[in-house]
Amino acid sequence: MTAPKSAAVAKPPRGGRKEPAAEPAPEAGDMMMGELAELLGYALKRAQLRVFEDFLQCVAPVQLTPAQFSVLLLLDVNPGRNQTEIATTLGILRPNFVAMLDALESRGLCQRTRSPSDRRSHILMLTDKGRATLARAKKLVATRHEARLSELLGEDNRIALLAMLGKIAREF
Amino acid sequence: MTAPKSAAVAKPPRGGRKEPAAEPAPEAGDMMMGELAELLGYALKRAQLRVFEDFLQCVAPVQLTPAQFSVLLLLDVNPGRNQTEIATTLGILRPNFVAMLDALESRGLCQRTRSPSDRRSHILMLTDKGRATLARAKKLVATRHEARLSELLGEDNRIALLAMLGKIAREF
DNA sequence: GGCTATTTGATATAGTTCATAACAATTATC
DNA sequence: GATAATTGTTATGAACTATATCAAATAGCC
Repeated sequence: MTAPKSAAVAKPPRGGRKEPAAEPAPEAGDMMMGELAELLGYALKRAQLRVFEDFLQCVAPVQLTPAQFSVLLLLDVNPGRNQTEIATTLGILRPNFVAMLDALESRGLCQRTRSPSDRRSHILMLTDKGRATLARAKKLVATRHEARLSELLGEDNRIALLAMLGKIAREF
Repeated sequence: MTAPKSAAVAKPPRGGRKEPAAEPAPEAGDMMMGELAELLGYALKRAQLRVFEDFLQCVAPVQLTPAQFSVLLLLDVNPGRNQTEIATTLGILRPNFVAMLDALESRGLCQRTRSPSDRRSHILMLTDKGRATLARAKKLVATRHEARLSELLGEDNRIALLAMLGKIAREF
């Protein structure tokens, strides 16, 4: 009931380099995890942190965070939306979305335009540079990040995992 | 204490009822999610946030955060460990673990004792109150939280999900 | 033994994320 | 036309995360 497999500690076979990265447990090899191993929330958080960490590393050449990437993705498929719509769709509060957009716009990746029909709101659009950056980021994510996840889990399992996570987020 | 007559402070719900809860997308019902629906990291984060939110609510009677609950769980199964061991096992940095322990200890849930063999380190143990609180929390988590998760996904799927998340955290 | 290096808990501090209140400009509603 | 609501924005605070540093204690080395 405890650990079905006592897999050895995954040791990165890098030679000669010290890793300052956040290791879960560099020592304490014989620590009992107890019911922590059954806690879905704990497993979710740990997996999410690891996936984000890897995402950041894979997409480093284009300097995009997961949140920024999600904004570009959404702007690409939903041109002409305003800040409130994009932000709330991503679960970002409007005040916090302002600085995010400032960063993207100052890098020339997207663009705010006053709506002629409602001059309060800003129409959001990707620039050409934004589309190019997104395309490059997409390729990095697909080939370096998601591909390795699919390899680790198996493609069928990756799809099943995606479905379950979506169900939790939507229906729980 | 000037009372500006600016509206939008506390208005009586006139007409319809708005939900101030953190809804992903209260409006924008026809938003295209694009490849966001395929991003495992995005699904992970959304699911994790939802699960933690529910955890907090379910375990509210004992006033424990997910992080605090994980500490108590670990202390219960690993009595006599020091702060560094517990913290690093949970992925918590030692400096940040100090305040966490302060909070738990000030509530009488756990206890620091100077180790006789190594007087630098603090031996950590649950108090009787800590064990009682943990037992109550466990019951709340099992019956209110995990049970509903199992019901939503199906028990077999919940186990499979747990396994995949663990694999990601350990091997990815 | 004595000197240096390391470890442990702790403090200070800064960065990041997340959340709420409030405001000016604009639009909607009655 | 007066009042209410919305949009983007600023300010601000809480919570979480990360790094440097410190005193006390221990380990390691000669």
